[in-house]
Amino acid sequence: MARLPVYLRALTTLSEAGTTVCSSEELAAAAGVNSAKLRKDLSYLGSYGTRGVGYDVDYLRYQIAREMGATRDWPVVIVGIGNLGHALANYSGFRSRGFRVVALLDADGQRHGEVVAGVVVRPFSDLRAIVREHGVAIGVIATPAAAAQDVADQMVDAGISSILNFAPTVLNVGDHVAVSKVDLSKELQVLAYHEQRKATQETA
Amino acid sequence: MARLPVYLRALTTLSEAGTTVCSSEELAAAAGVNSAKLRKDLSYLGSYGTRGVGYDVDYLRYQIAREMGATRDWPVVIVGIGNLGHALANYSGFRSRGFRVVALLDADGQRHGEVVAGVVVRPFSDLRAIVREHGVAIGVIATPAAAAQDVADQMVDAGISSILNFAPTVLNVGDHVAVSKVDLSKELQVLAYHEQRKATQETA
DNA sequence: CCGATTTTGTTCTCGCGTTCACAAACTCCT
DNA sequence: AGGAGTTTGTGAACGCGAGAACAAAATCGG
Repeated sequence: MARLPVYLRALTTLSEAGTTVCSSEELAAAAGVNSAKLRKDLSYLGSYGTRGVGYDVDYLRYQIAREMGATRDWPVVIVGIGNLGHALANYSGFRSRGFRVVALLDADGQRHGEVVAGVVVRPFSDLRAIVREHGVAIGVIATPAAAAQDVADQMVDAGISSILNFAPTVLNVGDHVAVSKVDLSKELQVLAYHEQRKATQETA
Repeated sequence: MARLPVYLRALTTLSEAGTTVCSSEELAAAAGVNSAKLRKDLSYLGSYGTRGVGYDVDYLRYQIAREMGATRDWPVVIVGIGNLGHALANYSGFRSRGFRVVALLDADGQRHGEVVAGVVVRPFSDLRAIVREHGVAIGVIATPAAAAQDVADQMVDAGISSILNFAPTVLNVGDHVAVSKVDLSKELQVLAYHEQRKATQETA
């Protein structure tokens, strides 16, 4: 489920606040969802709660982390070291959640050798070797839209099976490859749309 | 609809490729959605297609842009000029889609005066004046999670009615404020979850 | 001018996810 | 020990969005 990371974060916050036990109601409020939905989601993982009491925060946290694969370390490759690639390489939220950036790749030869976030930028052609060496399963695309499809193809070819795409393009890949897309400007456009609707409704 | 930006992007691509007319089938393929869904979405805006022919690319593009408010200029404020804030301020996709970064704000006094993407970083306390001066309706939060709620409160107080939140926190705001959330590591975690499931299923 | 063909706009059905509501289970107090 | 009060886990109903299917409208060829 796509909500597990949210629950995990909420549990971490609660744990840091010193809470040892919480009800589905509390956790749901912290995660911003309905309590029934939360309970149903958790029941898919197993019965980790106690009726009349609630959930043990740390225990549940560990169970969710285990289910999500957050207990192990995921090597990640980032392709495209522009502004966004820089920010992603430096983003502390990756490391703290079990993701380790093992390589930064860029097609631009001028960037090669540059050190970003303690990792040296290497040629894109090194992809295959790096994937094999570190057993990389997850790739991040932070290139311009024009290059994204080619990068994706080569990632798949090199053995990567999950891609996080920041380029504003629809990627065509095989069914066995999972693609997740984040479009920074799309979100802003949706907000602008709502503002626009608000404005036109007021004048009507 | 949240898919309008995708359609708009696909139409722009088609237009740049010299296409003047396209069928719902083609456009749906370019946008990565079902053609029936596309037609239904477009019919909400009005009847801009011609049966037996298709859609006029530029005409439809203009209509969608107008509906979305992309024909006008949206002033935007970014709060939190860390790695992510830097990248967002420099992100060309904002400017090209009608968003203009009118101010960069940060609570850290050491950053004040620094120029990022041609805009000077100012104290967070300038928020209200800037919002009033430029008529800002949209704010972007790129601060650490701990500061996000406070920033959001002050944004709402200053008159901002749409917030794009990059901090990994659930924001509590009034109903009249639209909040959109982008969680960079959440997407990676979902991918890792799928990888994890794949791995555990293979061993079973 | 009329039928064949193409493609939109729309209706209908289906399936999934969300929410409600309640029984089972556990704790606490007397 | 037993009842009152909580809280989980889950069965059932509801609602919404997605996709299939079809009717309406426009073009094209004879």
